[in-house]
Amino acid sequence: MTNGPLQLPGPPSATWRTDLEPDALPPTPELTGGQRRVLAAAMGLFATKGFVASTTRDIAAELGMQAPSLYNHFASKDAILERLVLFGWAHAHSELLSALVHAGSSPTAQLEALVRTHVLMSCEFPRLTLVIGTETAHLAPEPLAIVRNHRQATRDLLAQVLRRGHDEGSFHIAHLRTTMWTLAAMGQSAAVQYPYQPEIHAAEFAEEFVALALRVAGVAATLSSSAGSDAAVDAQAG
Amino acid sequence: MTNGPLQLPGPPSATWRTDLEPDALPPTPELTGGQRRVLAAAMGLFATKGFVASTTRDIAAELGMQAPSLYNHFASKDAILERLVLFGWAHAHSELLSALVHAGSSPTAQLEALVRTHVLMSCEFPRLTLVIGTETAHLAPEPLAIVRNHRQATRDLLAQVLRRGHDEGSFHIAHLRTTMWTLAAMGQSAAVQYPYQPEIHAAEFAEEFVALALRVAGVAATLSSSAGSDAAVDAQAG
DNA sequence: GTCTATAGGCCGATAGAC
DNA sequence: GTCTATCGGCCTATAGAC
Repeated sequence: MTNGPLQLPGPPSATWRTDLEPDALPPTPELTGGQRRVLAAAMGLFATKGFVASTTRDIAAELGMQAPSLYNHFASKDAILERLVLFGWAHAHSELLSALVHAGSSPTAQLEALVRTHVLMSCEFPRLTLVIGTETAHLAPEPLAIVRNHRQATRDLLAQVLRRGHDEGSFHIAHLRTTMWTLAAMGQSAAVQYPYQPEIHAAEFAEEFVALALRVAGVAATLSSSAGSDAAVDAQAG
Repeated sequence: MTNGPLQLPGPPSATWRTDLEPDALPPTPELTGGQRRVLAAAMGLFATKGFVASTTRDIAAELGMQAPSLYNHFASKDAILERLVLFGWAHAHSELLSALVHAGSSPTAQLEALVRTHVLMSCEFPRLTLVIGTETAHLAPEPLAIVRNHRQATRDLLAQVLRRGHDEGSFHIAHLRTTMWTLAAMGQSAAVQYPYQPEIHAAEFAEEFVALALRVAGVAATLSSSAGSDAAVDAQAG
């Protein structure tokens, strides 16, 4: 009843994986090219230094511009953050909703789809995920209210799936609160860690988290199925 | 095979629980009273507005002082953050180490002790947990290196426990990386959420996370044991 | 150990030429 | 749409009285 070997984790690598564009941004049809470039540069800075510590001169320098030129594209530094966060949330919300719609009616398939999509988004746009997760507090009251609605709506998606799976008997959830927080935290972890894990594909990553999510939700088949895959058990961590 | 009812989550409450001191700080024998008060005030501001957005005037105002008076207690604003973060990490590291030592030799008991202690710390000192988790990037290179050592040492504690439990056969871990991140993220979630959950005790909270941690680690008995407690299944979430 | 006064610098944003 | 020049304001930190 013993398992295979399990390597010890080391610290995360210090550099970005070579196949990942740091300033990648989802498609933004309604923006001008200049606005897009400003948003991408701001996203990178906001994610690494934070909104307050990133100056307009920093953002402009990233684009080979002078700071006042930014004001041809956005009315203020606050407006840049606002556009970025609102766009990011709208994108995330619509992706999750779409994943849910295409997942069929089984709560297990729906939970898998939500977690998989969340992790894949976090891997593809890690800096956007970080910004919308950590810089929201610096928004003005009006955009903040919109973000709160998105957040609540996203929570409701997950809660409905968990509730249905629990009522149906395919999930075994003792406490909805902690279960939801744990599932949500997985996506944030992916955004923080994925860029510094050079040797893994986003899709593999997503499946690892999906498997853990099923355990968290108390899906009965979970334990035996992953205990059987002891050959793939070696892993590095950071 | 269906389960009991599960309430839908609402948004978190906007105010702090009445039994929790927002500026609580673990015992600090080596600090003067003035330094302690400055650190407590700074901790609250750093946790809510962030280090960069918190001015020396803000900190002083919290204590009924003028900003220059702070410099009688600390050499600079940076020094305040440094002391706070280094102290917080030293405390967390020693608490986790102590919990591990007192947990006996069973990997399951050790994992339970680590998660329980982590969550309890996050509930008792949520703002300190937040600051050491989110403001570390603003440290100077020298203290940053110390924090990285603490972080690595703490990761190693968890990794050793998971590795032993896996080798022994009591855990079933497919991928160490994602397993560790998920476990670590639970403590952060507790720090963010606990202050706004007025109707639950930290100890209950900790046991909920401990149960989820056992599922994440693939402890065999987990599923059936929590599936049996369907009477306590209703929960609100935020 | 707290205050007032202030230095010196960087910030967001505007004006206006090209 | 980008630039240079610049304003007014707030920031960290120091000087020095009490």
